[in-house]
Amino acid sequence: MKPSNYSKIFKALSNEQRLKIFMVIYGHWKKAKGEAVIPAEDASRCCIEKAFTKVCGCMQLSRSTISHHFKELQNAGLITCEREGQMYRCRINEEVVESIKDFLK
Amino acid sequence: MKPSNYSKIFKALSNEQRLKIFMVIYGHWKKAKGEAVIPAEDASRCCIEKAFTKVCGCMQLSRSTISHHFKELQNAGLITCEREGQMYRCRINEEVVESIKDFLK
DNA sequence: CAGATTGTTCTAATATTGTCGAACACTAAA
DNA sequence: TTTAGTGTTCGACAATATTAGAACAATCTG
Repeated sequence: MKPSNYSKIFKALSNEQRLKIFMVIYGHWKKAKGEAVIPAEDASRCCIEKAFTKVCGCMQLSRSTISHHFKELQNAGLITCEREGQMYRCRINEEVVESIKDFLK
Repeated sequence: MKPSNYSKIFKALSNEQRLKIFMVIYGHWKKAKGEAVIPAEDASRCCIEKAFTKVCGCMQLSRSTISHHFKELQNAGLITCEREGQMYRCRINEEVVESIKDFLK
């Protein structure tokens, strides 16, 4: 991965609030992956409800701000979100996560 | 390591120019470490000349800007620099590098 | 359908960042 | 001691980022 791509990812994670949001999603994803009965390669399908007020209820940020941060995480390719009824579902982009792990290797 | 510390590190690496500078230093450090005859625990002493015009000569940035970026990298704890005659020497902070590698583990 | 929930988009205010040039300080060398 | 080379600091400015509120759209529930 090129430096410019890494700086884009790091920029998304450089804001403390946004990093917290990402870690919440990542935590759910990792947990779901660990519990998954489905084959490993399908684990990337594991997802969580976006549900701002639940996922990020502890953060003192307005809905519009949280929405903005979600979008930034998507733009950086860290997560993808899709509408599902009243909620959204977020998935971790496993490829990007692997890239982060490879940084400095 | 706390999220706030990670966001601080990522902020330092979120600028493409700064990331390039860091990677130059990191590249030298890794190479020097690989070649080191000294015990592994002393490898962190490996360092390179700061010498902006040499290390970062390819970057179209003013000296003051590069100086600023070096300081940001230091503030984030990624590197340390000490004066040595006319030059400065930079060292990679191995502990922080390990923290980065541990991120998402 | 009406109201409540949830997320988006737009706008605007404020804060932070990236960059340069000029003036400065230190060191090495002539 | 003068001069050249290197890095720092300061002031300024433009560009970005962070955040909130208001208006809106979609969806669920009674």
